[in-house]
Amino acid sequence: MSLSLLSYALLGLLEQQPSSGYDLRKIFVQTPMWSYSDSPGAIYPALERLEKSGLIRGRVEASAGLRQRKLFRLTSAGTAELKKWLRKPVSREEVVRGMGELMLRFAFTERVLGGAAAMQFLKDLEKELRWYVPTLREFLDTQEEAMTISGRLALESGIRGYESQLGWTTYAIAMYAERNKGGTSS
Amino acid sequence: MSLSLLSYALLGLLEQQPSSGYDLRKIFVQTPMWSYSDSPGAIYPALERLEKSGLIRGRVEASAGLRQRKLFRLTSAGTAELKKWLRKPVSREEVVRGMGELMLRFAFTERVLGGAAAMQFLKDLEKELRWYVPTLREFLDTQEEAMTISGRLALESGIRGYESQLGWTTYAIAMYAERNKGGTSS
DNA sequence: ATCGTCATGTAACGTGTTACATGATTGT
DNA sequence: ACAATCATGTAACACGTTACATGACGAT
Repeated sequence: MSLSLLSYALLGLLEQQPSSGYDLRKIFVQTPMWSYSDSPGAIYPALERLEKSGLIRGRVEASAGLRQRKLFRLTSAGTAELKKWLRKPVSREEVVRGMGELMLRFAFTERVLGGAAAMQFLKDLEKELRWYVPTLREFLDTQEEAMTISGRLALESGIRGYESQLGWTTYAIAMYAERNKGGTSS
Repeated sequence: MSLSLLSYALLGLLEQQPSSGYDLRKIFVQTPMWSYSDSPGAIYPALERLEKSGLIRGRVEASAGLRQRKLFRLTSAGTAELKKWLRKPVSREEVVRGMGELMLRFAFTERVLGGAAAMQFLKDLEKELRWYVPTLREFLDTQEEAMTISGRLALESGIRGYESQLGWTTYAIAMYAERNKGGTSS
């Protein structure tokens, strides 16, 4: 049972609170950088598929004079599928492919799997980035002469992106560590 | 005539040198972060489409005992289409959507449109990033309390990515400025 | 003789994009 | 009465993914 990124995003959001297709669309429109399409042509069919697979269930709820909204919530199978996805180990290949899916997973991890899992995620990610960034630098150094200035610069831009991710990872680890030390609350 | 990103990537690469589908695939496999799929099922049909649109022309060339390779090169219509794409102004919306297409365009700009165009591109990009980064920071500040820790951190990661891009942009501008001052060569 | 790599394709499939359609509700 | 927004869909289409297929060439 392999789902698209959009489907996982929907599962994660529905885990946070039952929502209608319209609600979910608004989230995608309003939230910067979670740039999934806000088009109904993507979201409604995706919800339909998830319902057919038994991962979510929708029911029409006309709350307080508003027009009918179909609220979706996760089934137990849906929660299980979401957890399975979130528990996937942070792999080298995934890091190479890009940060998109990894950051989406991180955004849901703490809520669904707890703080310890989120911390583990960050540590695994940090490890992989500490391997990948030098790998990229090395590639740039050895290939430098075969590239145009623009090519070099474009690659440099990508490497800096990963370096920035690495910086963020250590920052995030510190944030988590501090929060777990200081207050046990919430 | 709107093409997919992959198609533009192929046009840009073919402008640099005539290549076979296999050559192009190798580039995607070997180059980190230009992560377009290396699958023949994407590249060969894309080349076919480009040929049907008259943007490239392929001819079989059996060079020196090797087995037959179909080498593609740009037609004048292809060059025109590539230039049209590269000349698109750097727009706010494009920056919000992500850096992917912009960096691909930058990688080809100098070669096809010349150094001045590349410099202009960078300056436009810098301007948009100087607008967008504070916008994102503001969003984070105002929404902070409504978000989970993971949500905040995920957003922070994205913002840092854009900040890193901004840093790179100024760096790249400096590189270009220096090169155009120092040596006129190549 | 056989295996790996070079090289080009094809066919089924899923899914996102774009654009259109519909009707209810709220505000003026 | 009318427009704007809420809310859900649908249909055509393009494109990439996955997996399979084919055959030539070079090496052992």
